Amino acid sequence: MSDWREFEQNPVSHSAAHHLTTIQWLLDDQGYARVSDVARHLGITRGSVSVTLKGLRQRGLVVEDDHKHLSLSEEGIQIARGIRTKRILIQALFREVLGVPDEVAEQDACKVEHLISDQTAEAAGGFLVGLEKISLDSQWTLLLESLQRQAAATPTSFPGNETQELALRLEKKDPQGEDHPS
Amino acid sequence: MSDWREFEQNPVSHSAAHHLTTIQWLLDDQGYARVSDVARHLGITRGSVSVTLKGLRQRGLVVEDDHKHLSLSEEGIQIARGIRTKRILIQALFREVLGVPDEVAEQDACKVEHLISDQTAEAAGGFLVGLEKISLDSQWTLLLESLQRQAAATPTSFPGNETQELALRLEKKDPQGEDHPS
DNA sequence: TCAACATGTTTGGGTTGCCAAACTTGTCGG
DNA sequence: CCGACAAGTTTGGCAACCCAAACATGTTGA
Repeated sequence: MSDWREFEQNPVSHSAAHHLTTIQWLLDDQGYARVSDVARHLGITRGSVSVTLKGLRQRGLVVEDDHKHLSLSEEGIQIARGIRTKRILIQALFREVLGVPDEVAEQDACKVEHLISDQTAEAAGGFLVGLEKISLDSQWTLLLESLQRQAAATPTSFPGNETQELALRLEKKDPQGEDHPS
Repeated sequence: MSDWREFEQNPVSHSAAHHLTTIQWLLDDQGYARVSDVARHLGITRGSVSVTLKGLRQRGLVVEDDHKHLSLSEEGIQIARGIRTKRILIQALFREVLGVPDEVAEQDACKVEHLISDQTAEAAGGFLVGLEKISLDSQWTLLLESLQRQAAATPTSFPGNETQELALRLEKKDPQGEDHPS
């Protein structure tokens, strides 16, 4: 199996990801971002933010002007935008395709946004773009809705029977040739 | 919105999740599991595994017999199975629906398996079950393949143009407009 | 001018989780 | 019986992160 700790060697940690996206969001929202704003927004203390941002400043992702106002470097912007885009796409995938309630989709997307590979995120984007294009055709919409109903039929516990059986089938080593369009 | 650190308050950490699923896998594979086996499988030292498993034993998730052979308690089995099932479902979702290459799908699934909510995992299962049922309908299969082609059309970088534009549209479509990204 | 308050930083503590290295056990061939 | 080796544990270090609390600064109203 691939290194399960790839997790840790991420370019930016879960914590750092949220610091960056928060700064970006604050800039968009109120035009400036200070340590206190970030702390309030993340629900952690100013001290923690101060320390974390010192690191991100040293790594060249965050910039501070002479008035203690924070902003992102070019690289910081890239990273923040990437993470933000991933969150939006994953959330939309869970919501639009799987039919998961928006709050749940958002929570899950938020937890995994910085872990998903570019490739998978891009695929999600492509899929959603394609879905958008054909969603004018009500026939496909009906099919998708049918699938979503199936997906949303919540059993009392996870994993439900059908889901567990499916997982078992999937687990068995290459049972039947599945379609790999790539 | 929900605490972004929900991450941390997971019933089982990323590390613990892998210890549990590794023990389960070793039991299935070779009939027994010892500290050394787990360490080898995870690529970490025996010392680390020893310490971690002491905690999991105290939490009642792992049991050790009189011959230093490890197994899972009822609760441990539940947790391990849940995580394993989630990994399989997420991997299948990425591979079968989004058309992501299997290795990438596996890596991503591995990184997020313990973070995804039961509800989303169940929805993924339901969706895949439904997909299996109607995949005999060649029309739908063609459509799915079309969507996968769209999804797999990898641009040189993430996010690609169309993907970025979609993300922007999705972001603005937010009905509340006051969505805090924290 | 200055007390009060908000903001930012520093410091000492705590947790998780990894490693290296020393130490303890248990088993096995000679 | 014993040396050797594998397996397991313990211990001290390190790196992220978090908090609380003390401290430093800066702005502001009376």
